[in-house]
Amino acid sequence: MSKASDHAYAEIRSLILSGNAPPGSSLTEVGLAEICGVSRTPVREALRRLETELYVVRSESQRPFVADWNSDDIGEMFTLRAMLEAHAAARAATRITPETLATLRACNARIAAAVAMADPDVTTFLAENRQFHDIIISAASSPRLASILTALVEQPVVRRTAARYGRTELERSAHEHGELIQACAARDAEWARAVMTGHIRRAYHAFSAATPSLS
Amino acid sequence: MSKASDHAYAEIRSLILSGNAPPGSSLTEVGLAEICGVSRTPVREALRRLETELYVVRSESQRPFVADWNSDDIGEMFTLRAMLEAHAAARAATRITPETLATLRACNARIAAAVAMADPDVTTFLAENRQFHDIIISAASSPRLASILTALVEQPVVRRTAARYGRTELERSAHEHGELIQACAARDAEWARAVMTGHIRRAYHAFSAATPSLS
DNA sequence: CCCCAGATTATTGTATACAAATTATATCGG
DNA sequence: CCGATATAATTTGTATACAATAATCTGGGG
Repeated sequence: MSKASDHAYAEIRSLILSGNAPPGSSLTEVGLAEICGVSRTPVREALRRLETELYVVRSESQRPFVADWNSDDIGEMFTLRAMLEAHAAARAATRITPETLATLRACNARIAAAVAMADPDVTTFLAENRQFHDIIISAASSPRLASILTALVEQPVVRRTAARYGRTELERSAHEHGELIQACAARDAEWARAVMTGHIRRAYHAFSAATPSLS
Repeated sequence: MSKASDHAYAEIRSLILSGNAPPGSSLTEVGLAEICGVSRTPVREALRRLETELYVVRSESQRPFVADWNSDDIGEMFTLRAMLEAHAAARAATRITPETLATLRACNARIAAAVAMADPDVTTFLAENRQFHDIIISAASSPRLASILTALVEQPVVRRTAARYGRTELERSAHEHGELIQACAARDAEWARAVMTGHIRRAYHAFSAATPSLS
């Protein structure tokens, strides 16, 4: 998308994720336009996009507010993500090319390296982890599934989850990725589905444990 | 949403679905604005919306075109819909209120009546069928799931499917709805999931059979 | 003190004008 | 005749002005 519109999207998104715009707070187009240094037009586009991704909700009278997610919402998000990303893994297993599989292996090697360090490099882990999952989704070659999942995978949630992972859990994550690669190499869709389901659901419980308010 | 924007959305969508704007054809903002009798601004919003719903795709240079769905896309759409709507049914089964359940029963009674006529009333069937599914989705009380599903359920596809249903199949559809109601009344999530999965997948195969190009 | 009506303000929706980028076309050289 | 390049036309992106609508404030009456 275009420059101003993209910039507004990134800016508003980070306002929300950083907590500067707390859940439930109102977002006015002119205010955001001033903050972003653009006019209302690209701000409006950004708000629509954030709305489809459920970062933003609207009142009856179409006034935008920062969405307020409760624990049910987050649990449901993980459930949907597990279901859909497992489906993506199953499709990927029978469609992935040897080249992409090699890319996947390389990616997971970087993850393993980041984890093996004396002081695990969580930043690299997160970046490579995201890429790993993106490769799987792309290998599933379903634009529809991809578009649903991008709106569903909340990087801040992933970050909060990984931040609570110890070395053991990070290693286990890398190992699960490895098993997923095996499943893909074996062209075993159901194996891939099972591994991915477990991978996401384990992340969910790690997240829940790290977030007291979810009890 | 607002009037002009909604109107543009409906108009463009119907252009696409009717075939007046064939798959792959280019959509220019000014052209659509003239057709809809509104300015470019609401047309742009409508196009973004249609883009997230994958009715419209954009070229590298952001020019919009009517999306071209192949049989894989449609099959994948049914698969996702089966998975997600079955999940909605499972959630609904344990959350539905007695009042909503009564509404559901009434809705299916109207479906059964439309089907039982000498000359089955397909229009009523479609309207009530849609409402039936909407009630289930709403009873699942997951705004996220609901928003994904509305973008996924293609009414024209449903229509084409139902148009090929004979009385027996229409009756079977109503019967499956009845079984879904039973599952909800019994608060049996897995039963509800299974019934809904079968319901959608049967529709898929009816659709495939009715659409030679899908082979 | 509360509540309602009207006026005022704030905010979103739409139209239009202009800027930037892309695509098509025409012209020139080989 | 073909190809490259410059130019013109088309199209999207952004800014701004105005219109419509919703929220808020104010004052009076009960």
